[in-house]
Amino acid sequence: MKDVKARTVFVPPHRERGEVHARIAEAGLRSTAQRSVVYGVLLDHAKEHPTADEIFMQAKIEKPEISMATVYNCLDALVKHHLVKQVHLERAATRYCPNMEEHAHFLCETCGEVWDFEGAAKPRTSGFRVPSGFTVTQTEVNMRGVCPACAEQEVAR
Amino acid sequence: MKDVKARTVFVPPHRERGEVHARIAEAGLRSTAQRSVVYGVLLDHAKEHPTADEIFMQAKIEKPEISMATVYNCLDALVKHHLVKQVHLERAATRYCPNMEEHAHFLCETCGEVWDFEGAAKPRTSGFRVPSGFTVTQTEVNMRGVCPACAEQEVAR
DNA sequence: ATAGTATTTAGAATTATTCTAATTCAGATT
DNA sequence: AATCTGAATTAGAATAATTCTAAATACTAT
Repeated sequence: MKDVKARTVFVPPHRERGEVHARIAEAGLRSTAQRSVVYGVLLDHAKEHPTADEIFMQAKIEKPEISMATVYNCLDALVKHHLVKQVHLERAATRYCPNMEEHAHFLCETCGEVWDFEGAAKPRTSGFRVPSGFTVTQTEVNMRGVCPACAEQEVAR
Repeated sequence: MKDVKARTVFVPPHRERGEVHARIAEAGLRSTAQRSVVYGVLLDHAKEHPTADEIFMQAKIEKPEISMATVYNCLDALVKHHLVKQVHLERAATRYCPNMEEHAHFLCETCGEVWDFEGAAKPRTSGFRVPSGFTVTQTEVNMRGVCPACAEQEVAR
């Protein structure tokens, strides 16, 4: 897999911060400047499924004093209050996803980029035998393969 | 989640090493003593989905000179030759799974133990919209919830 | 047996994350 | 508005899992 860091380019943020603040408060969280910045950055870059480090770099543009520890603290708080999900497709930095609709994740094994595929597995446990006594509260579907851009480069070669 | 390390108890290995050796060779890998021990330990403890460290501790009983780096090297080789899969349900040590049949993983959020649920998602992408141009080579299903043992303890309280 | 390559090894290095202790802040209460 | 109190933030140290490095060893084919 190519080095992904160099490719990831963030576009400038544009979301209204008032809206972000409101969402945080609605989730039952004390709304601090740092939490708003972190959640705002994540909402603006949802497609990129950024890592804590990528969020930190972007957050510093809006709030230069913010620290890495705070980014982790904020993300933890957002996860606990169901505004954000962690994504673990490989042993690599945790990625964060503010899309709380049911969806699958797709990892391109060539470029390492992660995509959201809309939809829902219904019934959630379809095709799998859940032994009696187990309670399933969440089902996550992860796919791997090649994205269109990488498939095209492969053909060109 | 409770501390899982203290709970994990390995039972003594029993698998025939000749069989293990053969499987490694069939996969197109040079069969070394270390690879046999690592793969043997993993097959004997498949249910526990052990981490590299847990495999290392067990492997040392059979082969005291083995090093951690070798355990990682062996596991990498086994993964590359499709004898073993990595499991990443959380940001924590990678777990290894020698069950190459299609199956789902279940993580008990109370005790942290991982279980295999047999079955297959058919068709693999069922319920999800795979945009055109994407090639899906692998689909992985992870569930979370409470295992029977933890559910019982919960009721008792 | 020997050469040439792959594997193993110990330990250092790296990376992502968590911890610690001191400071600052937000929201409630005077 | 000033004060209080627990929660949040901060810098930097500590930790955990993994990867890297360079030297030693083991296999395999000649």
